[in-house]
Amino acid sequence: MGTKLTIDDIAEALGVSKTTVSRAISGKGRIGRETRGRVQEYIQAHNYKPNVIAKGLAQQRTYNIVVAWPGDPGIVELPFFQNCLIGMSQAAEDAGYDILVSVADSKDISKLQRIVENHKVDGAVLTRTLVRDPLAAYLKESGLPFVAIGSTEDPEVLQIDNDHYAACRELTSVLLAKGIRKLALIGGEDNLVITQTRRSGFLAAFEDAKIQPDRSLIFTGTDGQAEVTDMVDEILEKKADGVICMDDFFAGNVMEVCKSRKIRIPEDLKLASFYDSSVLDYASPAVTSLNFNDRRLGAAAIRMLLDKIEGKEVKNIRLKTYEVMLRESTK
Amino acid sequence: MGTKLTIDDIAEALGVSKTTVSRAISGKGRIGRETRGRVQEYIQAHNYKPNVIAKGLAQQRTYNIVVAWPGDPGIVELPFFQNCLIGMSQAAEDAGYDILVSVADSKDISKLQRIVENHKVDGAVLTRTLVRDPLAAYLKESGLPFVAIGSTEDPEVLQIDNDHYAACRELTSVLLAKGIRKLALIGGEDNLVITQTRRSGFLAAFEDAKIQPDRSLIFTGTDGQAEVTDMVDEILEKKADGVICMDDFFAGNVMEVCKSRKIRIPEDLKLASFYDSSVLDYASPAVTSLNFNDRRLGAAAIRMLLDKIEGKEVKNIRLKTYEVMLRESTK
DNA sequence: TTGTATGCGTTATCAT
DNA sequence: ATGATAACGCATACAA
Repeated sequence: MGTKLTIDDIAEALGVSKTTVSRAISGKGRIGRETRGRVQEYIQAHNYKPNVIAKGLAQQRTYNIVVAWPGDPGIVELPFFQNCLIGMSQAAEDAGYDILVSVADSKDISKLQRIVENHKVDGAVLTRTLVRDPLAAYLKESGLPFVAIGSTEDPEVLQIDNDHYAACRELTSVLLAKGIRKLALIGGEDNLVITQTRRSGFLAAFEDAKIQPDRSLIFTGTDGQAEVTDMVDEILEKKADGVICMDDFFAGNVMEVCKSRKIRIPEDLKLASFYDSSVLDYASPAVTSLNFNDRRLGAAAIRMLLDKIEGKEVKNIRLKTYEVMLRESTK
Repeated sequence: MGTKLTIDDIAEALGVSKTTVSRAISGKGRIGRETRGRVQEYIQAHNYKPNVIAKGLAQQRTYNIVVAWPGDPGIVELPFFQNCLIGMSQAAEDAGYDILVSVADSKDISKLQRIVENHKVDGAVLTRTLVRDPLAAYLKESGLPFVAIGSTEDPEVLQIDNDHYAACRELTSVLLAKGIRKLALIGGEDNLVITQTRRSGFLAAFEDAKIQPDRSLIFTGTDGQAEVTDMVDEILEKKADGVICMDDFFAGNVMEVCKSRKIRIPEDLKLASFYDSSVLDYASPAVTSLNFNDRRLGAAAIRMLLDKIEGKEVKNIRLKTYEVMLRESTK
């Protein structure tokens, strides 16, 4: 039962030294073919599992990765993080690592700090990055290897992300090509890098199409239903023919407001979202949006981090795996 | 910087033995008031943090808890798990523990097994329990302390859960009191304990009201949109005046079917869900449902587990914190 | 190829 | 009240 089998027990049972057993397991150092076989056989038969804690103590490693999770209500429910976690978990598992989560407000360093200072992890993944990220700054100073999901301005920070710039540019282009020219943009917090990236992609599409965007129709820095109501009213007043939202929550808000204002989608106003989630699964009409592969993103982030930990040279990654999902709301 | 400060360094700097330093920190064993003060002061000034790994090796502990997460697509997106995690994380943090996640299919033991056998955790939390749960069976055999969120039949397994029985009974009672008497029930997988619990609560309400339920209107063991379509047709054919769904996904499905069948909610058919999530946030009409406090549940589960780990006597918990959210769909 | 001795950072067991 | 020393389970430099 309680597999308390240690490397010493095996050594004694086989009449060899613990060093030999250790070598047979790790494969490091020269060791006799036959001896090695005996050890392998024994650990197989007795289901020996090395104590990772002890192993870690000896080589100053934990075989744990911490994932910093945003605890903000609202954001929390986006399936992105959950899907991302599945990918991360799988990738970590494949390498013999485990995932430790730290959920906290993005501006609160303390939780992550405790974990790092207690030597509980070999690296970290940030799942959401602010423009000037406190967590990133702390990790950088601490010297712990880490990667950020979502772009940061700091070139020294390892980054991985979906190519939101290209994706948003494409979605916008598609809408412009459909003849929707007075397009409004409703976005998230200004201090999120992704907000700026999306806006850039949005504007780039206008440039591609040689159309002058109406910058007074770009609303960022918002955060809440009340403001959205005002925005929609302003948008309607300015006779816009379409709205792109930075995420599904905003899209949902817009739909509610339109409903109360008797504005029909897509007849009176087209609607699209930069992120596809289940939040709008049952919304009517179905909303045109961008679809990313979050699991893949999570897995890639972990592999990248592990490479970094092993001292390999790693470069930033920008995943191209996205697709524009055209639905009823822009017909 | 690289806080490589060890207990030895402190001992040397203060001219005492490491034993003394260890005592001053842990508070265990007798130690002079003055000596203790000096040590405390020193570790404060130099920001000393004990190496939890080494500490763990010495006392056969990891200060880690593993949370088994269901990896099934679909379930994944329910905000329950994410909210639950926030509560768990907080409770663990308060006790100096960290949360390690293992995401896998509920029937796949291997992931969890690796973590347990490698001695990486002191305990486990199961976030979803099957009727005959393989994970629970494995953990039980392994001897590792664990608690299950969601009831199990096995009385030897520590359990904590919202009182779904009472909650579903109440929701059903409310609807019956509103005069909705031909109530249908559409439910989840038969091998989930919660499915059975909810059905029991549903039936209990009928008994309370001394009304005979039409058992042919109870549909469990379903899993998918196609079947739901058939069910709704059958329900309509039998002239039911209301439907209760076991979760928001089913409720969403029902709404879609009704829409295509030109059935109006709530005029032609009332609708309610046993679980309130953001999945239906933008659904119209708003759906009447039960609202639980998931964070609180997560936190309580962790505290319960830690008590168990520390050898305290712990008993099963059934949280009463729920409320019936009456909305438009049952007006 | 194999074994010995030592270290990793902490707690626990004895003495003193 | 304090200190020397031995665990904890594994890795590794150095010897043999």
